[in-house]
Amino acid sequence: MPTSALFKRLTAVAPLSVAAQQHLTQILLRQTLPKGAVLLAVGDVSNRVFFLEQGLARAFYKKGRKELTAWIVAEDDFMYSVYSYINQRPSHETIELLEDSVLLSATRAELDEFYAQFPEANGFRSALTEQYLLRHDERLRALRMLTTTERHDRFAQDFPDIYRRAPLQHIATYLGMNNATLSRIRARKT
Amino acid sequence: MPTSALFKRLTAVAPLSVAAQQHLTQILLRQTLPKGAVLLAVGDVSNRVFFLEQGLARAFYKKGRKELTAWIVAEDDFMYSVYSYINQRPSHETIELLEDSVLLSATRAELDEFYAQFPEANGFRSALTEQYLLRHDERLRALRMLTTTERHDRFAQDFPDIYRRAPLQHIATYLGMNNATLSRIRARKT
DNA sequence: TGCACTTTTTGACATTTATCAATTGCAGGT
DNA sequence: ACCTGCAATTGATAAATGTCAAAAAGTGCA
Repeated sequence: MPTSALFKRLTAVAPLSVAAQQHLTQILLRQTLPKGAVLLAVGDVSNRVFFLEQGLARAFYKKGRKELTAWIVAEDDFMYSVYSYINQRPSHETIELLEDSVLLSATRAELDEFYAQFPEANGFRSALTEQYLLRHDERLRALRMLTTTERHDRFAQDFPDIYRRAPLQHIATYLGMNNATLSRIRARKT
Repeated sequence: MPTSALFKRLTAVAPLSVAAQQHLTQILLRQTLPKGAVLLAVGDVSNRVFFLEQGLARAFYKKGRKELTAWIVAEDDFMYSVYSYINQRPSHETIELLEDSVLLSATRAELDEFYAQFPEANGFRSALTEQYLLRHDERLRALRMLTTTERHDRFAQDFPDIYRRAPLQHIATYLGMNNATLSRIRARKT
């Protein structure tokens, strides 16, 4: 089954009936897009949640002329603009691909209908949101109680794959530091 | 009705049937506790979500001998340890009252049963988690793209009430800065 | 009212990190 | 293999913030 990675991820969170899985399969759009493709632009209202079957993506926003990376995600994970998707308001973030990628996605309208039709999936919806909340919570704590070096080390340890594949500058702003600073931390480790 | 503030808050997020509201009313525990009372201690597994009818509370964790405030909440808002409640694992945080307070609360087990019995409430559960996610998201952005002064100004503007009532030292660590730094920012504003 | 304790303010100084700029390194396309 | 351009590294310097300590202000209680 083509969407197996997604369902594996979903059912690990909460069980989904076969009927619900079939419905989802019909909804889902699969796309293969090249590095650099923009999934969501500033000003758009986010109406899709993406699941990366393959590839790498990041979300970022601008501060003056600088790009601050808000999130980086690799295969078997979800990507969406929290603010824009939940509020259905124009996004402050851009989402773009850092590698050629294979994506599954569904619109918010489709998912709302899905949840309405399969109430048992609501437990899953909550669970998924809760997982996101946990990540945000964890990151908030790290940002305030760890030094730059500690944040670097933890990231390298927790996400070795992304650490290797994503450009240094994006990781730096993701971790809340200057890219020169991150480069120096790396140099110190040799 | 004594719990009206809570229901006002809940139904603003998503509608709740009368039966569901009645069930909730039966579940809820109301407590009046003095300033300094500890709602959750480090090592405990959080099993209660609190709603402040009146008062002020904060969650904090320790870094060495320092206390870092993770969250501050006033009346008509919820307080719980995200990590401990969702994972049902021992808390890293302490939750304490900064003022004499009136609280409503329910255990996780009670709420799980409530959601099982009233599936319509699941939409509300998701919506509430999503609101928390939004706040975390917003705060994460502020922490990385705003200067200390900007964070101070925004907090004072967005939460004037908490800004006045909570001790400076707690606000400082909440905003990710030293209390001396916050004091100087304040002094500059006169 | 006054004492004891805590919190806030303020100053001097140290440290960390950002900024800016130059150089080196690397990857893609032809 | 060789340009071309973007990314990473490195150095010099500046700016912001933390640290430590002392003084001042505030708070609660006897």
